[in-house]
Amino acid sequence: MRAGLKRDRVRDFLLDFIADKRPGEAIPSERDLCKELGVSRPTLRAAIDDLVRSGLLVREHGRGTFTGPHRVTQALAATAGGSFYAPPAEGHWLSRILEFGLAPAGPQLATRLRLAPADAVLRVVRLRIVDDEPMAIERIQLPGALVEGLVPADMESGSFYRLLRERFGVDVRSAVQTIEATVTDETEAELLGVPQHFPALGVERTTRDAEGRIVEFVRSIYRGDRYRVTSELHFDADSG
Amino acid sequence: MRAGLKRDRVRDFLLDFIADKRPGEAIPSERDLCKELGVSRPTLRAAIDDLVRSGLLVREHGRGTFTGPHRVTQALAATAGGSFYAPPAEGHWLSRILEFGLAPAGPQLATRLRLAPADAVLRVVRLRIVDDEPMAIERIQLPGALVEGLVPADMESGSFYRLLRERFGVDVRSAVQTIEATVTDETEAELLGVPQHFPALGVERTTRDAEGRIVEFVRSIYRGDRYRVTSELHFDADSG
DNA sequence: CGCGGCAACTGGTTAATACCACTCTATCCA
DNA sequence: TGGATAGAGTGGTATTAACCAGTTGCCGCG
Repeated sequence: MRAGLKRDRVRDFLLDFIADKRPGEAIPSERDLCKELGVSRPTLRAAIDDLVRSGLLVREHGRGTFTGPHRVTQALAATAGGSFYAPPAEGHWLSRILEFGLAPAGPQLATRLRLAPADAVLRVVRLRIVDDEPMAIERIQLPGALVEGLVPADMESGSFYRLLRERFGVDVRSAVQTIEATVTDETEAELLGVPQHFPALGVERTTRDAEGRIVEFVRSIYRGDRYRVTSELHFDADSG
Repeated sequence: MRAGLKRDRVRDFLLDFIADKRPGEAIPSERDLCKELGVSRPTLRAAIDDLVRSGLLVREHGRGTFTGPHRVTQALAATAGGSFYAPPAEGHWLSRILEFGLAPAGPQLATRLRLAPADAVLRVVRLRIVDDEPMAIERIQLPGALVEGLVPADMESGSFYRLLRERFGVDVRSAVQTIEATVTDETEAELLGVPQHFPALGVERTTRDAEGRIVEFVRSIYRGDRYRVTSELHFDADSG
């Protein structure tokens, strides 16, 4: 059965609506949208709240709701090896595929990916290598239906997101990423070529496409001595 | 004056409530809390939603709502002009000032802060404490001219940025932040109450005001078991 | 002609209520 | 004794209905 949540239906409608607009344009008033979409205002507002939280819309009390400032490209970049800025999964990285296979999602992963527990999930584990030195272990899990025909060699070089876009028509749009400190366990240490209990960054990322569908769930571990994350933060200008 | 929003009142109540709990403990059911606090369920749920988004609570359909894994998650807004997510536990942080004093910048720091080497720099080292447990060591360095009259007590609680804005007219606007994996040294371990060589996050931040002047340079170390960073990334909607 | 104030918008908050979906448990029947 | 089942409890979604609080612009009065 389709999820069929009204909130999602409304959010999708708004996403389409926004797509045609330039930054700063107004969307119809909440009450008008309610009538047009046949939903209640709380429901509509819940949908708008989501888009406001992700920065696609901006509310202004007493004036209206507007499409957000032009989206930030690459709001977060990582420095590899210490000196240069590169998007995490772009450029001259190489990968050694350690695991590649389909399996049922199971209850936990099904929840994360918003799938049914029986749906197929592609699980890829790869060792990411820069300048002949292992840098990270990446465990990717994504809906099997999304990438039918994907083979291991596809994931050995190049940008995975570009591949998703150009070959599978998946429009990667946003991600929520969590970074934490950890240390390597025995297996990880061996693969990364560092001592056991070596400092490392654990990164979890959930990625969504333009329709809000979850595209991938990734859990990675990066060598602490060769990877760091730089982000640029912007604060609101409100009067406070 | 207090905002007086019921939602905020409820959120504060829940924060206090959570403070006493160990990770994974259940909170009363939504319906019970409604009765106890005298608010409607939508209002209560709005408050809980906030805490769930910040990771302090976890909902489980059909079972209940539980305190999250015991960690403080700081969400970073990655959208320009978008909403700024304050650290969730804002009001509950305390600080023990370890060092507080003016000194000439010196050559290196002068470069970082864009000052002359002879200019005064205020250096503050503080131990940040959440729920009576040490969480981080923060070494703040900022131009002395910016905060004349600042005393140690000012930095023991509350939001430093709000203080900068309201008392010193400094309009904090953007920051560049770098996160890396590290481990505690002897001193840090003792202050944080963890073993030596314990996993930790090293964070460096350079903060600017609306005019682009550098407001502060901060180097912090956070306990890896109690802190993580969440950011929301947005990619361009452009075709191509 | 200029200015003040009153509508008529806008989003912001809260309420009361209904029903759905999931989890657990206690009970009942085979 | 064991497994199926019904019920009670939980969070999840959606509705209707008010009222509050900023913003804007029109219109009438000075």
